[in-house]
Amino acid sequence: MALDAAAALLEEQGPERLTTRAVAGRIGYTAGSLYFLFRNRDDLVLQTNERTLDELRAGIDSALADCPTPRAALLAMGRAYLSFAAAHPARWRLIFEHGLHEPIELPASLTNKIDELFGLVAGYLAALTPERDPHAVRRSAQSLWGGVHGITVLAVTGKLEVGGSDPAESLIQDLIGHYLVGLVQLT
Amino acid sequence: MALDAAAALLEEQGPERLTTRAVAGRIGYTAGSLYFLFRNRDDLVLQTNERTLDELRAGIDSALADCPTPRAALLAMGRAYLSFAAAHPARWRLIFEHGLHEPIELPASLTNKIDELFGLVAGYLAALTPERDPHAVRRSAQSLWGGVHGITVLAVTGKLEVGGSDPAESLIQDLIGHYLVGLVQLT
DNA sequence: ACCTGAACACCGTTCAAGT
DNA sequence: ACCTGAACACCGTTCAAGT
Repeated sequence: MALDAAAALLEEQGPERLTTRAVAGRIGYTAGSLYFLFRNRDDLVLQTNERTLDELRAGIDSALADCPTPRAALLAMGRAYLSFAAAHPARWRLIFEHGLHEPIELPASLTNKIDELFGLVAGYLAALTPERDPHAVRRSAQSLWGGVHGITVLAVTGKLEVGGSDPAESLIQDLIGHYLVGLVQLT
Repeated sequence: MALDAAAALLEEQGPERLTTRAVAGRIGYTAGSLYFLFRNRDDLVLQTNERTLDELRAGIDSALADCPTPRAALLAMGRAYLSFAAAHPARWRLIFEHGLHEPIELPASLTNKIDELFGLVAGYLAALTPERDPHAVRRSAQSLWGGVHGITVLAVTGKLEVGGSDPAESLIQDLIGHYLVGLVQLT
């Protein structure tokens, strides 16, 4: 399958080598015939990203098994998020770095997967503060997980090691920990 | 100046059009002669990013003027960070999306500027919890600002509007607010 | 129905040759 | 000393032509 070749190229050579010609070559086809499988390179990237999100989701789900408390689940989810990104940096970054200029309309299948991740977070937050209104919980899920995402971005792009810092994992635990304390304190 | 041309191209056409040929053309030179000014395209990007960081820093500094409390300063800093990113998305993203595969050694002048931003945050955090040890304060600065960064990333890349969310600004205020409550609560 | 291969308009980078 | 312009090895994308 072409998407396997794309994933392999990404991990081996990085995103700038994810070319239609290279993908075609790896599966024994010529460049032009890739346009029977994908509308264009953007479409190839988008479909690759959907696959990556599926794998990320699977990693998170398995980390979530047997978490005794919502707090433990959120911390485990943070760990799983970071460790997936660290294990597959090129594929993970491609999800967020695609479509730099043109505001490409993302396909619903992809935005749904992102939405489900926020929904997971919201579920655990709701369990922690049962009487909060769902809109506020959703807002918390977005700010907290946006935060986890940011630490992961800086870690994966090497912007954190500046001046010898703690490992990203402990930063994520710190962020989640303090946020949750603040959250229950204020409700 | 070539860097002005690069910034203009970024804002007008986006990062994939930031080519050595386009920059050279815009300042009336031929492609080859750009290699007297920059070692290669990476160097052009790096120098562009340094400029962008200077502007970001200036925006933050001016937002920081006349903030009565450390808490107000951190909230103002979050607003300034987001509003710079929203105003100059292509230039801002280029800082964090450059160097996808090869772990290019970032020049010290650039990492210093990033470090100074974290230092600013650490300063306000230290003012809030004066007896904490500096290492813990630094860790907090990294996790909190990593968090602010993440919400900004998701907002600028359109990954937040999924399902009609609050504006990114209120998410950042929410994150900083809850984090600070948790922080003073635990110290 | 599916694939090739040539073509077109682009890239980054180098380097002899000009002034 | 500074710049050009051609060259090389690449891109994405299209499309006639083949099987």
